[in-house]
Amino acid sequence: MSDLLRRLRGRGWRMTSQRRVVAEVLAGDHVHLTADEVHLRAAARLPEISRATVYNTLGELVALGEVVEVSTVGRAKRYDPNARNPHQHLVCSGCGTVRDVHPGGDAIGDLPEEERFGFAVGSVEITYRGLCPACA
Amino acid sequence: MSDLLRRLRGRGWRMTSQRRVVAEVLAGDHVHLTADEVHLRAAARLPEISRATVYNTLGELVALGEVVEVSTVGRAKRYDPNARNPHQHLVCSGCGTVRDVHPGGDAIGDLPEEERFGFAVGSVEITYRGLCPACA
DNA sequence: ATCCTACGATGGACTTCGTCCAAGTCAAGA
DNA sequence: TCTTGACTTGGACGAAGTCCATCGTAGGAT
Ligand SMILES: [Mn+2]
Ligand SMILES: [Mn+2]
Ligand SMILES: [Zn+2]
Ligand SMILES: [Zn+2]
Repeated sequence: MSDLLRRLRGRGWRMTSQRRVVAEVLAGDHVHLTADEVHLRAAARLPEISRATVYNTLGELVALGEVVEVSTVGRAKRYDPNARNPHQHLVCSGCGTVRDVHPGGDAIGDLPEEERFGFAVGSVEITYRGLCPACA
Repeated sequence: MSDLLRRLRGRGWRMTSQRRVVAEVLAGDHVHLTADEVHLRAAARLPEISRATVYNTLGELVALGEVVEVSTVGRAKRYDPNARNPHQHLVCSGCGTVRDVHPGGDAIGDLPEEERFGFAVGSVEITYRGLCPACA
């Protein structure tokens, strides 16, 4: 979305074809790509783009809060551009499919004071696991 | 704990010095070691133990449900022997310290039916992030 | 429109984490 | 004690990610 490009320009970003293509690849919600998948799709539009640039750009987008890194068990990190809409993930233990979900409740509030050990708790990441209809 | 060793023997495990040492390293709760940390500590007691054996043994313990893999954002997996006591984790964004926590509430129940997309949801992993007192 | 330069891109070396395999070793049942 | 298949080993291999010297260019200055 050019919304993103506008914000980035406002932040003093030099607008290069590489950064534009990476931003385009990440357009849309419900996108949870690995760095290599981003590189593959970006290279379809801009064949010379390097892996290093994709990693650099993704890291910058994460630092700016425009993209969220989703943690995994052993597999490659996934990059989620749906950062303005707080949400959690439902992952299929079989095929690895990821879906965005919005649980009710107040996860942070559910952590009792005496279980915080003096930490300043700022965020919570929740991963639901199970088998999708296709894998069941 | 030899409790663990007894259960493993009951499961038909051949009891080797390597497996015994890995089990000893994992004794206790509130342990969240990487595979390399397990190898380091195991090698202090049994210098010839190989990395491959540590990985094999950890994988077997996970398959048996005696140890839980804790997901990370990009860093090495952590192995948690506190598998019989369901709990969640509080992680310091600064130094990476991990603490066991027991949030109230019912995280799985908080996921509305219409957000399950037909999945058979079996488990939920919650990671609280923030700065520990030392890092703040 | 052209110039300048600091910021960004590149690709290849390197690191970390983890898997795989052929060969050797040994736990434990006969 | 013997036998054997399960287990261990070290090194090669692979996947994911970082680093860096060098080159290219976006965009402000003239
Ligand atoms: Mn998402
Ligand atoms: Mn734990
Ligand atoms: Zn599935
Ligand atoms: Zn800390």
